[in-house]
Amino acid sequence: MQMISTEGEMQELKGQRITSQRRLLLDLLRQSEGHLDADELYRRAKEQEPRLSLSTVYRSLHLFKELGLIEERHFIEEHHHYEARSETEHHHVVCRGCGKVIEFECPFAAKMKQDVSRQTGFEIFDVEVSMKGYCEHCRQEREGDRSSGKT
Amino acid sequence: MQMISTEGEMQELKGQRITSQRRLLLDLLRQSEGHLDADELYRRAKEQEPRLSLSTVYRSLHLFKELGLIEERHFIEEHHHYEARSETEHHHVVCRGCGKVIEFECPFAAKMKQDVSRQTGFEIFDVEVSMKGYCEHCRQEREGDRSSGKT
DNA sequence: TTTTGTGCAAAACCTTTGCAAGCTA
DNA sequence: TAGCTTGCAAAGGTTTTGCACAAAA
Repeated sequence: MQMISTEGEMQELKGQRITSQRRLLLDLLRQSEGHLDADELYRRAKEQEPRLSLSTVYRSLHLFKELGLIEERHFIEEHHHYEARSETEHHHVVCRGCGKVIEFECPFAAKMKQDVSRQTGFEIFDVEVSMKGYCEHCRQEREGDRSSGKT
Repeated sequence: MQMISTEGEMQELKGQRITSQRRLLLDLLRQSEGHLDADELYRRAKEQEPRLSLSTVYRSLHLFKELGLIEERHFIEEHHHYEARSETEHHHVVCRGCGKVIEFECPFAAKMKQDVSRQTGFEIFDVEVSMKGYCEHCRQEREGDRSSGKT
């Protein structure tokens, strides 16, 4: 096991302090090829830094997400979301600003399904495309903020 | 506001009992066009059936999911999952049997992004395609089960 | 030295479960 | 009626917070 974050890479924490805990956590996230949950990350990190606390893991995850270093693999923020299943496949764009969700049709779905099935040997029964962005309204608001000097 | 579930539609609860609570919850889920979380569903249902309990909501959601009437909008079951963001977009197939995740490239991503952006007016910064299915291994196992009489 | 980050313990959430009572078939 | 469902209250998990101490700049 090796440290892989160089100082250069940690530049990304710009402004924030680089601590041994943060470096460790980010390394583990990067080595893991994804799909760690907070607790699993905590357990792995503890092997190397036994005094580490769970709160630090959560706080670091929030920070990394804020900085765009990691992504939360979720449809919408927090909690589970449910919806009635409809016959036609439907896909979503979620606005990062206001949470608004718009559905769209995806003409490529069938083709993608076929391709992936062929490539991976999976028998696929569900395809879902989700996108994130800013809706027209929030986009304007952000542009307004930018030109008036806010972040 | 109207009841929309006819007895016919409730056939889908086959075997299970049709109670006023279940009917109400399913109606709300269907009317809502999705994206309700348990708590929001609970609040809406309570307006019409004030004695309803949260546990019933959770129990019903499990049941509906079991029966395939709704879908949980989540990448993988339970909890949040995080992964280091890499430069190249990557998409996933998840095996419903064993949880295995395989990533794949999606040549359509850019095109879809463009299309949706045009259709919705969103400024899109992330596209994600996720599929569900059974991997080769689990598929064989399931076929074995089927021919030997299991469900 | 100043400011930000950490660990710990407690609080706040969200989800599940046990049990007696109520309702469906 | 018999058995499945419900509501309530309590338990189980996960995530967040307050505070005093430690570490980074």
